[in-house]
Amino acid sequence: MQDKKYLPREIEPRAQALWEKLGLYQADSSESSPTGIGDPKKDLYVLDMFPYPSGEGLHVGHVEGYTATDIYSRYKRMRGFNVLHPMGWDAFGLPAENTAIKLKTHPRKLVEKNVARFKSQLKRMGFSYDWSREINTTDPEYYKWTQWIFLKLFHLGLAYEAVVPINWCPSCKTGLANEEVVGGRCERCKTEVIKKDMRQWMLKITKYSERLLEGLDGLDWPEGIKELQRNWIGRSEGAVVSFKGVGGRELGVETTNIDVYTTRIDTIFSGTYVILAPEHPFVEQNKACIENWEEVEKYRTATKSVAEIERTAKERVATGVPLKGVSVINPATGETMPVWIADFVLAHYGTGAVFADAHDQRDFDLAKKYNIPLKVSIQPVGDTDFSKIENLEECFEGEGVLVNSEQFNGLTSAEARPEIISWLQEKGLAKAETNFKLRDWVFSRQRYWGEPIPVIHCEKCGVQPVPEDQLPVLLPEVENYEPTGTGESPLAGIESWVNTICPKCGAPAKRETNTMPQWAGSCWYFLRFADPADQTLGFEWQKMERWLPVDLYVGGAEHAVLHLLYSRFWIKALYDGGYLPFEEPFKALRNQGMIQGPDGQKMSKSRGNVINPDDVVDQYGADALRLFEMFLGPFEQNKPWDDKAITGVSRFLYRIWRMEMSVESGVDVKKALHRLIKKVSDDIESMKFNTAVSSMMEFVNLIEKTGITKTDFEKFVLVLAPFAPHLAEDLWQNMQTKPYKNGQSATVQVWPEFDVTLLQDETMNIVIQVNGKVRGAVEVEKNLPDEAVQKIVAEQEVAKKWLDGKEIVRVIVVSGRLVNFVVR
RNA sequence: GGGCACGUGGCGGAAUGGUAUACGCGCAUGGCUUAGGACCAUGUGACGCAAGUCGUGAGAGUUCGAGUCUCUCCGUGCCCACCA
Repeated sequence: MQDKKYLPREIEPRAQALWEKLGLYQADSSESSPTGIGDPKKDLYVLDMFPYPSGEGLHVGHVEGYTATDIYSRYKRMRGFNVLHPMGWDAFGLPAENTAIKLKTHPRKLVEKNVARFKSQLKRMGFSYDWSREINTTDPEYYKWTQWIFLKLFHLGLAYEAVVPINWCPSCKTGLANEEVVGGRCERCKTEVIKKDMRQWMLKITKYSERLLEGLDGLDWPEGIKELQRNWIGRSEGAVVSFKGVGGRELGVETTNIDVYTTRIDTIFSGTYVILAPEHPFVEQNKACIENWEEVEKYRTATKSVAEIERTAKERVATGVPLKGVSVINPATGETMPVWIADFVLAHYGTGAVFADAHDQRDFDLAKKYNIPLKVSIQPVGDTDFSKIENLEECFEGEGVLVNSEQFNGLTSAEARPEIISWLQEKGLAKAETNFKLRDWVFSRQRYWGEPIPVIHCEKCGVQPVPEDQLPVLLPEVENYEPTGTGESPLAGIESWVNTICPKCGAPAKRETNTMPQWAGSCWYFLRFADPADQTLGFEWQKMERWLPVDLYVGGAEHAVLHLLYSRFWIKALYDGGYLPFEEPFKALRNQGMIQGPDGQKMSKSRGNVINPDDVVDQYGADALRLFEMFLGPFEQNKPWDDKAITGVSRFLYRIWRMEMSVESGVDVKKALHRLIKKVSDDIESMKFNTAVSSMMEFVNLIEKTGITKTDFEKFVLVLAPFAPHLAEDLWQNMQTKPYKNGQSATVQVWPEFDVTLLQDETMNIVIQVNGKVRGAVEVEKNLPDEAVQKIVAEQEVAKKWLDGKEIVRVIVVSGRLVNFVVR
C-alpha cells in the first residue's frame, strides 16, 4: 500500500534553518533604514493579537490569523518594506492560575511550559516573526511598565478607589468587569454572578466615552466592530426631567424630588406614575413619609437576593410595590403621580428612575396588573388601529403624532422632543442630557496571577503610589495562592510582602494586595515591541513616532469590546498625559472569521470537534496547512473545517514540486504569469487570500499543459513564497548554482513586477445579447471603435438568427464587453 | 426586543451592474496497475432527442441587462439586551 504523494519531509526544517541562519525577518531598527531596490524602505508594523498561551496549545484559529499576517508581512518585505512583525505572550490571568491550583504547581511554571510549546508550534509553521522582540506580560521587566502606566493613570486622576457593588463570581472568587459578565454569568466558568459591595480600584474610562466614540470614525476597521463599540458605549440623547416631590406634607416633612432620565420626553403628557429602582436612595431618604415601609423593605430585600440573571429573565412578570404616602408632580401636566419601586428598573442606568406611561410595555403591564391609571399621548401614523391603543387594550411603543399633549398636539415624536425640552427647561424642570451605557472599569482582581497594583496604603497619608524607582512591585513567591474567598487577594496573607513603609512619611504601611485584570498587559504591549529591551523607558517617543500606530492589526472579533476598547482608552490617556504622539493605537483592523469544526459547530473540547494543527502538519506539512486555511473561504468569514479538502492543496503543492522545466514559455504562459502577479498582489493587499490561491492553482493547471521556462517559473516561485515559503525556498534554492549555500533566501527577493502590456489581449471577447439575454460571443480585434464592433456583431450568424424579423429598438454597446440588441 | 452579518451546484466557495457556478472537494467513466484510499485523462446545475427553456431563499421594484442596487417577507448565524 502506497501513501499519497507528499513533499519530502526535510524541505520545511531545511528552509527554517536557513532563515534562522541568515537572521531574516528582524525589523531594521537602525536610524535610517537601508534602501530597497527601487523604492526607499518604509517602516510597516504588522501585528497579530498575541495569544494567551493556554495548555491546549495552538489552535487552527490562531494559524488562520497568523498565516494571513505572515503572508502580508512576507509580501510587503518583498515589496521593499521594513516590516515589524513581532510576537509575544499574554500570560497573566485566571486559566493559568486555576490550572496551577488544580495541578498544585506554580502558574509561572505552567506559563513557561505553555509558551515553549506555543513557540515551537509557531516556528514549525514557518511564520516570519522577529523573535528577537519576543515579550511576555508576566516578565517583571515587562510588567514593570504596566505598573508604571498605572501610576500615570493614577496621577492623571483616572484611577480611583471606590466601594461599589461589583460583579462577583463565587467560583473564581473574584470581581469581574461588566465586559466579563455574559448574560449574568461569569465569562470564564459560567457561574452565576452575584452583586457584592467591595472596595475596588476603578479606571475612569467613562471620561473618554465621547472621544472613544468619535475616534471610531477615522479608523479603517470593520464596520461591524465599530458598531459593536458604539453600542457598547451606548450614547443616547435624552433629557433629565425633575419630578417635584409632594408627599409627606401632612407629616410635616417634604419628600425630595426625583430626577428621571428619558429618551422619550415626547410621551411626558401620558406619564401617570414614576418607578424607581428598589436600590434608589430616594427610598431610604424618604422613609419617614412611606406609610407601607414594611412592605417596601420586604420587596427590596427580595430583590437583592434575586440574582441579576433571574431579575432580567424574559419570562419574568413585572412586579412592584407602591411607596404609599409619597407622590410627585408631572412637570408637564401638573398632575400628582404615585411613586412605585420595581426591580426591572436598573439602579445603574440613567438616574435609576423612570416615568411610566402607556407607551412602554413594562410600564403598561405593571399598571394593568396593579390598576394604576394610564394615559395615551402618541398616535401611530399609518394604518395601525388606534382604537385598541386609545382604549388601553394594547401598548404602543413606537413613535407617532402627539395627542392629549396640549400645545404640542400634532407634532411628530421627533419634532416634539426638542420643543418639550426647551419648554420645560425654561421652567427649570428639565435639561437635555446625553447618557452612556459605558461604566467605569473595575480594575482590581482578588487573585494572585496578575500585576500587583503599585500603591501603598498608609494610615496617615492615605493611598500613596509606589515611587517609580521602586518598580516593579514584584509578585512574591507564595506557598498558597488559592483565592481566599473573603474578597481579599491571596497576597494579603504574605505579611513580609504586605508590610512595608509609607513612601511619604516612612511609617509602617501596607501594600495594595489586589492585582490587575488580564486585560492590563494587552492594553499597551504593541508599544513595547518597538524596543522591548529598553531599560530606561517603557516606550520611547522617537520609536513611537517611527513605528506606531500599528499599520495592520489582525485578530478575532471576540475582542471587539474588551481588549480593543481598553487599549484605545489607555492610549488616549497616555496621549493626554503627553507620553505618546498619537491617540489611536490601531490604524487598520481586520477580523479573521472563525474556523468551525467539521460539523459546522464552534470547535470545543466538549463537542470533540477540535482539529489539532500539529496533526495536520505531521500529515501534510506546514505549507499545506497554511495554504489550506487561506483557501477555505473568505478570510473574514466563518467557515467549517473540511477534512478532505486539504488533499486539494496538498496535491497542488506536489504538482508544483515535480514540475518539469521546458525550453520556452508560450505567449499564453507569459500573459498568464503577469496576470497572476497582478492578481496575487491585489488579493494580498485586500486580504483575499482564498482567490489568490485559486489563481495560483489555475496557473499551475495551465503550465502543466503548456510547459514553462526556468526564468518564468522562478517568478512564479516568488509569487508563491509568501503563501508556501518552505516549498518556494526549496524550489528557488535548487534553481541556484549553489543551493542553500549562497547566503540568499527566496523569501526576501524582490517581488516580481508585472508588465502592463502583457495584461491585455490582442482580441476582445464580445458577448452578444438580445434583450439582455446572452446569445453568443465573438472575438474581435482589440481597440476597435464601438460602431465597428456593433457592425461585426450584427453580421454574426447567432445575431442574424435572433434578430430575424424583429425590429431593433435600441443597441447598447459596452466597450470591450458586449453588444445588446433591444428588439420588439 | 435591538444591532450586525449572511442565504449561489451534492459540499467549501468564485463572479468592477454585463457569458452564474472560477478554484478545490466529492462523484462518474476511462487509463496505469497484482491492487488503489496513489497518480493521469475526460466529464459533472436542472429539464429536454434537439432547438431551447429554467435556474443564485420568496415576492416586488429600478435597469437595455440584477447573484450584485432598492423595498417587503422567510430562514440561518453571531453579538447585545427589562438601557428608560
